[in-house]
Amino acid sequence: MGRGKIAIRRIEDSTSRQVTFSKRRKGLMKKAKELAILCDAEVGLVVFSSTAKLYDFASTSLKSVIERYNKAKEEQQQVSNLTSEVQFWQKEVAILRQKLHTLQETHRQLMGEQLSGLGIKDLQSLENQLENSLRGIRIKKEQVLTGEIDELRRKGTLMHEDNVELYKKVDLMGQENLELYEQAYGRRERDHGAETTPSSSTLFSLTMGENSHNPTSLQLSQPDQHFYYKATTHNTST
Amino acid sequence: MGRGKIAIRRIEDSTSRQVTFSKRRKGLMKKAKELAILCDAEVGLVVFSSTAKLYDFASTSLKSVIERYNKAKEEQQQVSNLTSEVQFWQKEVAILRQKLHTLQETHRQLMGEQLSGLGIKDLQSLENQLENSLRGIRIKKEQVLTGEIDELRRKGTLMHEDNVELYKKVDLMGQENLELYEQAYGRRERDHGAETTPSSSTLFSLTMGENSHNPTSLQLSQPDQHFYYKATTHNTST
DNA sequence: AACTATTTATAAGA
DNA sequence: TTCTTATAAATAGTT
Repeated sequence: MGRGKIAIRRIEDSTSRQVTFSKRRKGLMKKAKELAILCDAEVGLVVFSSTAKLYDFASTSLKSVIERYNKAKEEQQQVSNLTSEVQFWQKEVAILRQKLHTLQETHRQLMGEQLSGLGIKDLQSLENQLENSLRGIRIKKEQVLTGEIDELRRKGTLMHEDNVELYKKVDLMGQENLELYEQAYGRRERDHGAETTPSSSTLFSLTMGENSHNPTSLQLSQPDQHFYYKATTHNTST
Repeated sequence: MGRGKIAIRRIEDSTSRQVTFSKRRKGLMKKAKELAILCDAEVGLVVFSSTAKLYDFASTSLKSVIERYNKAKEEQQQVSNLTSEVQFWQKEVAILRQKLHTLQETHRQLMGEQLSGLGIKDLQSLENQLENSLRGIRIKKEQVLTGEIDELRRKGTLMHEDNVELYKKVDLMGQENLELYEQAYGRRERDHGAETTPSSSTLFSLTMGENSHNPTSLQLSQPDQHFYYKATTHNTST
């Protein structure tokens, strides 16, 4: 706006630049002031000349404008932080929902449902998968049973040893009682002391059966061996 | 600049105000940017709308502009502080110079110089002043002399007492010596011991003279009284 | 700094 | 908000 049009780029001529700076700076300040008044706005303007001289304008005070600016920027930062946090959790939720959906579909197919839309290849793959699973499950089952049987055998051995000990004690006490009895009543009534023989203890006999057709399972039955043990509850369910 | 001219005062119509705000804000930002580019200046612009919305522009960054502004303001403050300090000391110097000048003039007049330009009244006043001064000085002089004489008198009395004591001691010793002498050599040589009488001590006799014509001074001379004291230097000049 | 031809900004209207 | 356009205002180049 003037005698000629000028391109908006640094004015090379130093004098011309200084003159233009002075004119335009004045105009800018005027317009800033007008904006503040006309539109009831708070305006702050700071200009450093190329010679580092400071010019400023503020509708209120620059201190106030700068403080307000900083406060507003802080709030903007907070909002932006919260916004990006919200975005983060939204993404997280989307990912989890996708995973859940996929998993639910797979699960239904493994349960033999929702098989429509699957090709022969998919069905073959599913079948193989299920067979593999079954195999794995059976192996695991054998392992668990073997473990339980071993545990039972261990306990049985311990109880058998216990019972043998008890027998010995009972016999010994019988002997002692007999001697006391004989001292007290004479030799005639000796047979009465035999009532403390095994028959008076509550004993069970257990024979392990053959119920495994798994080639990896041990041969469990040992028909020539008997276990005696006290009556206790043994929970075999797992 | 538009279809009609508007007065620079708050636009009452809210819609119109918002439209104008939008247009002028845009224009202001544009001009700020142009100033920065054309004139190689650093420009910062902050605008809060009446609805507290923030708009800003900076040729570099507002952070940088604000920091530079604060730094520049600090320096301005320092300069202003130093300027007012300089002004303070300049005033102080001016006051002192004035006082010095006045005092020098008065001093010269008291010395009887530079009397041209003084009227009869001034001269009379000067004369009275000098006479008063003279009177004051004489009074002070008398006081000083009186003080010195009192001091001398006090010392003299003390020395006199000392001397009396010494006499007594000397007499006593003389007596003792005489007795010892008599014991040693017999009564014949008694007169020889009299050599330890006052005449062998170095004594001075002082008579205070009458040299004061001042009616306030005490009568110092006491012709019937003599002081004996040891020879010491006494400086009577003041 | 003042002038003025010209460009630019914008007020009002659509 | 945006576009248009008549007009006010700003200003580039000149004196």
